Order: sequence, then C-alpha cells, then structure tokens
Amino acid sequence: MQNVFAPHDHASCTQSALTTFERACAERGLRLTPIRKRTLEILLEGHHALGAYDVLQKLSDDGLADKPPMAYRALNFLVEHGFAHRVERLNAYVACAHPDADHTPALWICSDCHKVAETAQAAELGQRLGQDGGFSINTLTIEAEGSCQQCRGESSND
Amino acid sequence: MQNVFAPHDHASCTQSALTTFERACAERGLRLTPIRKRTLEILLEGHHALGAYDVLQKLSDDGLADKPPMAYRALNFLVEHGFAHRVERLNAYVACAHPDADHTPALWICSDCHKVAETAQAAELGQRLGQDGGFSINTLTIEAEGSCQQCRGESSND
DNA sequence: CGTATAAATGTTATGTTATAACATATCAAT
DNA sequence: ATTGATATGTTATAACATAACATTTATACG
Repeated sequence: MQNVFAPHDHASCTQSALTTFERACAERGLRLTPIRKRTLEILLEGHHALGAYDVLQKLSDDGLADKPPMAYRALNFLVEHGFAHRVERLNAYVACAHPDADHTPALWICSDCHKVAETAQAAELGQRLGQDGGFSINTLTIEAEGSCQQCRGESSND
Repeated sequence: MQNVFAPHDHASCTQSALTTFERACAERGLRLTPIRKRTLEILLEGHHALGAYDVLQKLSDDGLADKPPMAYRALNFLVEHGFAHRVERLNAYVACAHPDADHTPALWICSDCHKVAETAQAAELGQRLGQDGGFSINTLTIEAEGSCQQCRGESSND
C-alpha cells in the first residue's frame, strides 16, 4: 500500500505528482491550464478527498474560478486523465497517488483521519469476480471505509 | 452470480423476497409499516436501481408519502437491515437479491439494460486487499459498471 | 385499562452536489 | 489571418439529501 496514512515527506510527494502531471500533459497533448493545475495542487495539499464546492471555494480565493461548472470541468479533466479519482462514497475527489500507472484503484478511506489512500491491484480482481457471471467490466469502483493502522495505534492522525 | 440479468420467474422472485422480508421483520422485531413494505415492493418491481425521488413519486401515487424525508427514511431502513442496497455510483437504491445472507455485496450495473445484479463474495476479498496496509474495513463498496452477458448477446434487454 | 415512552410519520425549510445550455475567449494548425 | 477545436464564463436549474421540530402511532408495563 502506497501509505499516505504514514508520515512522509509531503512536499516531495506533491512535487513529484505535479511533475508527473506536467510531463504527462506535454506527452499526451493535454492543455495544462491554470485552473487545472491549481485544482490538482489543491487536491495535493493533503491526502484528503475534497468536494467540488470545497475546491471551488479555493479556486475562487485565488480568483481562478467562481462558478460550479468551472470546478467540475477541472475535476472531470483530472479524473478522465487519471490525475485524480472520484470517491463515490464521499461524492468527493482525491489526487491520484501514482498517476503514471494505468490502473483501477481501490480506495481506502479512514473515517478517523479522513485521509484516502490508494492501491492499484483492483483490476484483475474485478475481472475474476465478474467472470463467472459473464459480466464485462468497463469501470470498477472499490472503496473501503474503516480505520488506518496509524489511527488505530494513536488517538488521532488528522 | 444470482443472475437477475437472465430471464427468470420474476413474480416468484419478488414474492420470495417479500416473504423473507416479512419473516425477518417478525423475527427481529422490526416494524414492517406500509411505507416500508411498499418501498420494498417498488424496488422489487424490477432489478433496477431507483433514485429516492423515483421511489417517492411512486409512494406519492399510492398516497403513502409525499416528502423527501419519508422516502429516505424508508430506504435507509431497508438498507440498514439488509433488504436493499445503495448503489453509490448511481446515487440510487436496489432491492437486495438475497436478503437472508449476511453479506457485503458486489454490485454489477449493466449500462445497457440498467439492471443491477449482486454477488456476495466480496467481504473476504476486501479483507485480503486491506491486509498488507493494515487497514481495518468497516464497510466495503464494490461496484462494476459494464455490460451483462445477455446484453452483449442481444441488441437490448431492458 | 391507561399512561409513559419509544418509534415512526408528517412538515417546513434548506443544504449539498451536479449539469444543461448557450455565449465568449483562447489556442493551434494551416 | 482564418478557421476549427478546446476551454472558460455565465445563467439557471436539476437532482440528491438532511436538519429540526411537530404530531401520531405502537408497545410496554404498572
């Protein structure tokens, strides 16, 4: 597990995600606009899921966007291209923890510290699950809510 | 896979679910009120996920409930006690396909016929996934969107 | 029985999440 | 420079959900 729950060098974690983002946009001919870049930065501030309106508020504070569709467009762009994930359980969004890998993530939502971690091993698993029913999967959502190791060992970790 | 996608005797399918529901309420001291019973019947009309407001409309047609909280309460009751599931991907609700088993379901959403099927093997799997990260799961959501065998074999099945 | 208490329903109001539809501006290629 | 595609700006509203409080109904127990 790419353990975002554990203490880590968050500045370099953020920096590497942004660098990957910039390189990927260049390589894939995607437009890295100010709104999009700032939106990813906002999501990268912590490993927490943010609602679209939380993101919008921050974009608005920066004078970059002030109406719902603007935030939704940026978030949808990030999700479509794998730089962020939508957390269905929370109706919220989280920066992708390893955006260079093509993956179907499993998301781990800690109800205590509210961080959201991500693991990549979900895809084959879904295929296996669907196999006997002959179901052909387009997208697979795997989300667990519970408590992370850090929070079970401490009083709080937020 | 309890294959709700395939043709089946839906009348007996519905009847058995209602019977299980009635028995379970009696055994567990749950109040099977008209709104609750009718809400389950509505969900059982097809193997489709219905939004709370769809359910509310039908309850309203029957003169049983006409304001959002009434529908949400009935739906939440059914979900809490395992007679229905919430489909996070759709913000919608579906009758449970095997309400007698204690289970964490995986839901299979066909984008063609819009039916939602359910399998029960998800729980252990989640435990296994979370193990290496030391994550302790309270609730696990597994939802796949794709196409069922019937719809891939035919033009449409809705 | 009747009365206390818990559970469910009824109601108002509002909060939260998301998108349709259309106008304008910016970028990128020829 | 013109054109076509992409992105942003804007209005309005749709869709989903709950807080808070009043009233009614069921159940338990003296």
